[in-house]
Amino acid sequence: MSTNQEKRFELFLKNFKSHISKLGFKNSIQKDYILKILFYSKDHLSAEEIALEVQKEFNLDIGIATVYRSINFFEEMKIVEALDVGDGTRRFELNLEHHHDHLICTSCHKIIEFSDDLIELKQIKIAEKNGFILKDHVMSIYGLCEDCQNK
Amino acid sequence: MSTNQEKRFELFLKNFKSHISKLGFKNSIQKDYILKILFYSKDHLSAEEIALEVQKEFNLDIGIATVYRSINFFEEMKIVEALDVGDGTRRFELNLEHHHDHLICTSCHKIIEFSDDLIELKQIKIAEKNGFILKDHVMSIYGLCEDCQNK
DNA sequence: CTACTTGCAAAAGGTTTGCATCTGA
DNA sequence: TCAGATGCAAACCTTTTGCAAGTAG
Repeated sequence: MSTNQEKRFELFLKNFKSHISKLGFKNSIQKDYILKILFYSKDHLSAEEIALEVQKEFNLDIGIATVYRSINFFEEMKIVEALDVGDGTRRFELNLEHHHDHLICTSCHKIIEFSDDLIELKQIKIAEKNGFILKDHVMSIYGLCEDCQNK
Repeated sequence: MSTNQEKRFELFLKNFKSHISKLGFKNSIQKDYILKILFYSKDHLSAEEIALEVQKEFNLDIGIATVYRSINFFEEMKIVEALDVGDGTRRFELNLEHHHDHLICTSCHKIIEFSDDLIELKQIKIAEKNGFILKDHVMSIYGLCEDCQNK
């Protein structure tokens, strides 16, 4: 048996692969695995961590350049977003559904996701007011999480 | 005669220098100039740009390492904030007064500052709800500015 | 077949660090 | 005087790129 999550991922992967085929790009096992790792990971991974996870989970050695190239490709395809946690690397997440923002602990770099309709709405208004065509937005709240407050 | 802006900066600089003296650090002409450049710059500068501006405005060659060390020091002192514009460098701004956020053009990297009390308030609530001690937050809205829409 | 992809290693940024020298308090 | 600051160059790290070999369609 397969869970709902698994079904959801398989469906997404199938659609995405057919999409990039139509655009004239080629699929590869490396891209599949990277997407799978991103989908199932609870954390926001850096390029190096993605390569490590692919090795661990699928026993495939994947070049770091391939990770970066794939991630950049996914970003252009609008299915992956980069996140600046302030630790010197970019971290990535799959972006299949509705937008959310992040609460980031400056001590342990833990990330809590949240979303707030009011804030979403306000952002659209602000972009409009300034004549911008809204593409994307990032809201990150930095602070000390409960665990780190007690250290 | 000196303008209000100048008076404001001189006062801030005097207070800040006395503050860091009390903490056992030393002042230097380099730090003064970096702060002055940040204060008077309309743009958000990268480390390299700060060094260039100091050379241009004050005719002093300042090592890039000194810029980074000073900026990092200022960040710890909470008077400078870093901003991720997505061009591969960190950009910095003096943070003397009340918090504001940024509307960033993904094409020309122009930055428009804004602030919104409702959003500020919401952020505090979200941090509280998740047990975080709020330290800081970054909200950046990415889009295409009017100029770049017509290119 | 023939593009597109991968992997490797080298290159390219941006940022940090070691060390000798200098300087503010 | 002397701890902290600077400047230079080397080191570091993350990310990108050139190129030869591999592979999907």
